[in-house]
Amino acid sequence: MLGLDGELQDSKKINESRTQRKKRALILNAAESVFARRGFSGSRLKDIAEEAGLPKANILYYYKSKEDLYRCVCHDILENWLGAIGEISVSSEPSEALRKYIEAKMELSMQRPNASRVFAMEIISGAPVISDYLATELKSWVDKHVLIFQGWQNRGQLVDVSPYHVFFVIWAVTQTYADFETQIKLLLGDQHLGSDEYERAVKSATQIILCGLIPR
Amino acid sequence: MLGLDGELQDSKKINESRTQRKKRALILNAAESVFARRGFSGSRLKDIAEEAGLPKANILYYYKSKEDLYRCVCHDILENWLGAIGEISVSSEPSEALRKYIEAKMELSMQRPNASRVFAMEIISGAPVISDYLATELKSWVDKHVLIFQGWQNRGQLVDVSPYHVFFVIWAVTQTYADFETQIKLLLGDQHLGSDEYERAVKSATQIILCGLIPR
DNA sequence: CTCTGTCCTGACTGCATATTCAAAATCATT
DNA sequence: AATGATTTTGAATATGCAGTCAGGACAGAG
Repeated sequence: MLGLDGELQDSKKINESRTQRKKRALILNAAESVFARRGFSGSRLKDIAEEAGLPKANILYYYKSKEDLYRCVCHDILENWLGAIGEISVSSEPSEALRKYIEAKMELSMQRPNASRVFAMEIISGAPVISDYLATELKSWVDKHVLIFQGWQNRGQLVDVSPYHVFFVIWAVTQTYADFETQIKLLLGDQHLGSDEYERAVKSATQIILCGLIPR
Repeated sequence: MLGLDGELQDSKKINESRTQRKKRALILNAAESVFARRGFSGSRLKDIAEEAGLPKANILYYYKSKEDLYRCVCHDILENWLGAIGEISVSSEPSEALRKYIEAKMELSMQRPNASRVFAMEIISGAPVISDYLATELKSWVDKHVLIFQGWQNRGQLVDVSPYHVFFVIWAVTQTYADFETQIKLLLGDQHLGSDEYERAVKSATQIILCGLIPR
């Protein structure tokens, strides 16, 4: 098998590759949902195997160890997040830019809650796997946007608070709906956060944060 | 030994009881910090023992199982939280009452971050141990305060958002500084969230949330 | 000192877990 | 069909873990 995954025209190889990718994705998904509940060291390969509907040994054929699988799950999550969140530009209108950003993050939290939970567990555990990513890629992304925020603040378009904390607040609120879904459901008495309650969550969160950020 | 822990005047018994309590507290503390990193199923009794500086078997002398220990940790945390947070009354001025509440929660997060993390992990894991507490005690506390919030809203003293979400937002923000400390430190480039940065966090968070809640 | 109850702990048990392995099954190509 | 590569999987292995136990240390009472 070629190491390069370039332009193989061979349909059979492509098929193989496709089913392979499908199976890897299936396993990745199952792993995400188990890791989301138990964290890395609390998760059992057996549970992941059951979730995926495969024998345990088959999983270790596609991923060479539990740790390898976990790293792939994290990598997948981070890639997806960085890709899905649009940029914020200096020239944009702050209230609109922030509203879009908050709504996008809420959307992500709701659509892939398990990703958010794996991330949360990883951070609470001291980020043994993703601390590099946080300190390099994420940090430079944040630093860049902090400058934008300061630009807005100089023009009086954004309340005068530490820009870093603007991110911390936005992240905290948007992730809480994924991470603490259990608590929220119990308190709302609702079984499933229906789409109406979801709308209300987005509206409330956006309104509270935005009003707190945009001066009048 | 008497089962009742009433008014034993016997000094020796009292002493015994004191050292016993100290040791139980020592273990509870060690357990909290380990559970905070790994969650229940990810934690090892051996690690808790090392953290406490005791042999493993000694821990099982004071707590009859890992699960028992975990339950005690959770119980201790919930008791402490409910006790520490002052009530909010209808008659109070909303902005002052909310400011006090937010500051109290921030204080708790900063002073016992491990408690916050154990709680977070427990919820993310689906609250197997504390769901009863959430559905009864916490729910009734929240429902009571939702009424207060609605009273304020009727008088135009509070922005018109779903009162439940007011809590979700406040909790999310105040807990993020404990739970995601690792991420925050990495992004601020700071090694320790010094007391100056702590002040800034409290100020920023309070300002953003309060401005978002109190109409002008 | 002796007796009695509490406290402590190293060694042990039995089960769970990640990972390996080798044999079987499946697939692709000739 | 035959060959060779890839994929699958039950069984085996070796380590790790929670929990037990039996005996020793210690302290207070007589």
